[in-house]
Amino acid sequence: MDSRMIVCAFSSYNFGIFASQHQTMAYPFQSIEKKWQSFWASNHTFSAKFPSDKPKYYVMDMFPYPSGAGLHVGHPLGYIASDVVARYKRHKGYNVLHPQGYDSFGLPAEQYAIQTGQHPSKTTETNINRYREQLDRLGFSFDWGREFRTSDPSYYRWTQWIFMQLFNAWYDTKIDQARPIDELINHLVAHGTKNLSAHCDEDTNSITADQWSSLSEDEQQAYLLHYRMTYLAESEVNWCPQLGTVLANDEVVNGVSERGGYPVEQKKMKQWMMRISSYAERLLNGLDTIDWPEPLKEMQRNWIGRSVGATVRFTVDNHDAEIEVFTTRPDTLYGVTFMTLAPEHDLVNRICTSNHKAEVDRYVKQSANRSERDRMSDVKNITGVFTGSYAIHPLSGKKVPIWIGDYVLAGYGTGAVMSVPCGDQRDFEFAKHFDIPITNIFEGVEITDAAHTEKGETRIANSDFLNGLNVSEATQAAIKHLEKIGSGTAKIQYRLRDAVFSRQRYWGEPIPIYFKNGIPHLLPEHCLPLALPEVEKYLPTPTGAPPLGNAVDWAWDETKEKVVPVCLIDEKNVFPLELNTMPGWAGSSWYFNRYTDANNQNAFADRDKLDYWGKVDLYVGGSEHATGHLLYSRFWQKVLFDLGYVPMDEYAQKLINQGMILGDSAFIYRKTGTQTYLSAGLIEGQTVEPINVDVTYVDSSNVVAHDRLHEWRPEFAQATFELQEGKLIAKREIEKMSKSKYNVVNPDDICDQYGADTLRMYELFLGPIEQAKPWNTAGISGVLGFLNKFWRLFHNDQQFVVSDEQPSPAMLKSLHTTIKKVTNDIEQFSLNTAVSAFMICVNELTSAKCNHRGILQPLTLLLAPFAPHICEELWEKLGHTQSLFDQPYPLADASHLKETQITYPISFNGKMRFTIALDAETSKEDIEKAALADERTAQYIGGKAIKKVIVVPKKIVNIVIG
RNA sequence: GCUGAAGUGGUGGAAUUGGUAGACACGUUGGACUUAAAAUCCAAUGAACAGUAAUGUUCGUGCGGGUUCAAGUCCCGCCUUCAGUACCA
Repeated sequence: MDSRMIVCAFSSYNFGIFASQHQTMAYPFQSIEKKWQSFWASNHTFSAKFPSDKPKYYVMDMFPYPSGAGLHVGHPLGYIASDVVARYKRHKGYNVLHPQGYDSFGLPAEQYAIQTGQHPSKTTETNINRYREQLDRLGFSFDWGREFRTSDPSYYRWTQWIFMQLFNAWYDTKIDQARPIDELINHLVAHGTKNLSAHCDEDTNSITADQWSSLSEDEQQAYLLHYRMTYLAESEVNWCPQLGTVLANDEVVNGVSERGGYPVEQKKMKQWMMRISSYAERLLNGLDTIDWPEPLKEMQRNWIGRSVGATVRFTVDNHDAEIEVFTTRPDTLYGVTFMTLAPEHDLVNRICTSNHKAEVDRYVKQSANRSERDRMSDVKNITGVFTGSYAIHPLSGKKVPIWIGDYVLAGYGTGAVMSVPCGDQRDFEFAKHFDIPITNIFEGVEITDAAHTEKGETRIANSDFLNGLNVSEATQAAIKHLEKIGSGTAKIQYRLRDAVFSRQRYWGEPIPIYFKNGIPHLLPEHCLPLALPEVEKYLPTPTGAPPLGNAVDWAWDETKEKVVPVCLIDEKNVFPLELNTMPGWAGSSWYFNRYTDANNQNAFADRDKLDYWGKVDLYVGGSEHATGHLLYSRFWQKVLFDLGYVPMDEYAQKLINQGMILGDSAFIYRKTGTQTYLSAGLIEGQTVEPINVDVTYVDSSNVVAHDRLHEWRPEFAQATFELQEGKLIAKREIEKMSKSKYNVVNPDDICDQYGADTLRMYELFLGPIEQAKPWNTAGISGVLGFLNKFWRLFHNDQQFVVSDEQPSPAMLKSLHTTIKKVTNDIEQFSLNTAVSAFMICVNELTSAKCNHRGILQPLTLLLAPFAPHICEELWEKLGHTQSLFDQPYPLADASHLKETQITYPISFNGKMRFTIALDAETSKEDIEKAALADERTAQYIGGKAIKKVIVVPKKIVNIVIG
């Protein structure tokens, strides 16, 4: 059979045959890429040096979680961008640290273990190997000598070590620093809590030095938990029954779990917590010192949620109780006509009167049963109930009723508000709904329909000593007065809550804690790592304990200092170990420090190396970590800084968020209940359901290779297709790239067909790095064409030929324009326009038939960060014996860029002015002369005198004629 | 609702930050080469109108105003899309 016929028959479908046709014409990227990848690997070309006299540059990617699905073309975008920068900085003479590792603890490996019984470490190992293969094909300049995995004991022993440092630290609010716990103990021994300025739990009792000394050892330890940076506390947590674990606030999205989308409920549990709230102010202020994207900073600011106001205490009439509230509007104190408590508030039971008890109980129960979701979707519905009790207004002494309403959140502020219906819309609606009186305290403002919430120039009325003051004056005056009479104080409130640190999971870092008499104790430091034990089953135990409860060997012998079987727990000096593990964000909260000294056995990193490498100069990763990893890691860094372990309290000077590369899903339509599939244009008037088709079976004009679909899914062999003009046309839709949508494009396939250099440049060429953009394989031919042209500049037929003649000024201009543009673009991370600049240059050189060494050699260097393989190959062919990776980058020579003459007249505005392009050094006389010399201009001026020459920035002049 | 980002050809996107709008690429059309296809090269390609033609004119950066010799870019008022957040007192 004639092979040509096969090509014709399948050419519109079969990309494989397309590809082989490309290859016959393309430069031999397959062999070149293999050659240089193994050259770089065996020469350790990219290992970062220490010590070094060179200036350092630290460029890092957010390390990947190695999932089972492998990489798709969307994943490497950020790595490509950072790799261009890393290689560029090497050419610029920097000692570059460009590491990579794996965030390898996580849920998917554990879920897989639950289903199959395979140990998560095995799954993880397989996935990592696959990731590494895929990454290696793209020619990254990673220093793999510094690779680590967060699930490796040699790494997580230091995660555990940091946990210990946090456990042994407290926050001194006077000097705004975390300090060793011993300092706190010394203070307690000497003075009790007197003059102690510490960030601690709200309900911590004050004690005297004598009281402290009289406490037992256990009681002292229990007391210290109120101060430690990581502490054990009974708290409301987001419990996800389906996942069988608690979730951090940022892991809950719209009331369901981020991973899996399962419902989340509130539950009280004893959990390890991180006292991140003590760093709220510093996390906020630190944002002003780092060059991160403004939207991301804004997200963190909102998440921290600083609000300035005051706490005010109201005594409850006829009860020995006080209600403390937080308000941002102390100026509206005289507008308070009722109080509202969250249904979960501690005082609810105590203060509700007997005749209201039944109603209150019912309401509290009803609110408790409503899920977060219901509450959110039901914002409009106003509900509440009166307690029967009254609070005494601290200024007016009047009695105001105390209500319960679920619009007040237990988790924010004090869980109670002073309600000012005239000044707050929710209070207003609540008051209207329940017919509670509304007092107007604003001068000349109408409040019949809505509360008056603007502050502006409003003056306060009806408010005793605040009358006539504006909002900010009244706020100051009110706080001053409250402080004088002891009923309140100025206060800054944050939305940021302490972070839950326990997970009821197997595949995470064990927490290095054992319990003696129910009191948590740290393992001795030299006993780390506390290795993850083997278990039979990865599910919780029958009694509901976390999976580590299944371990046979999971008890601590305090004297022998080692892990022993659980069955020995009743023996002397043997105690239970903590069963919870750390959350996913633990390992990633300090990893940037580890890269500086990844193989250190004796410390998490050597201080000299931390000092030398300093801050990450460029950190590239997705913005989805804004309120998770990127906040937690800043927090840990600040703690480590306070305790003197790291040299700076912000770890990344510049952050770039790369946008997602989206998939282009394809759908055909199945007639409901049949095996008949319709082309997208035929669905009118039919009952159909859209069916995803794997995009590898769809070509760029949306034609589906329906006769090959059965290769993908055997059931299509039985299907019938209704075609349009003989073709099955798919409907396209841009969505997130995902396995389940069958729109995944595998970088391996692209490397096979087009080569890694082409893939690298094409991903950058797609658009601005920060922007989300759809993948479209069709466009990639332009980049391959560019690299082929570039290759051909050096070749005559298959023969390598370059000329040593002097290049022409036009060629030099083309080269130096490109050098200038590309260098600028890299510095500004505008990598898509840099790629365009290369294309323009090569087009110009091609039409000029340029093969001069003086042009091509610097151009090869210039292109090397983008397309390293082809450039190394050409560099070698140019006669160099050294790799080009650390050759000095070419510099733009301005002398080649000079414009020598006025170019052309551009446009008339119709009457008196026209505009011409000119050079920076052109004089006014030159302009006049040029204007008159130009035929068209002279014709227009028609002998009239030039009245005025207006030189507007750089390039353009306006000439006014009279 | 609030906060943030963005709206430019058939498509992805450029535009030195107020100065020739649509670079570069895809796609499309035509041509060269070829028995043919692929590949490669060359040309055209925002819209409308006029002209055999070279060319010219008008309109064009979501909509409506404004500032300016000059606006995609700045100001005011809208509309739309995306993202984050949500009863935060």
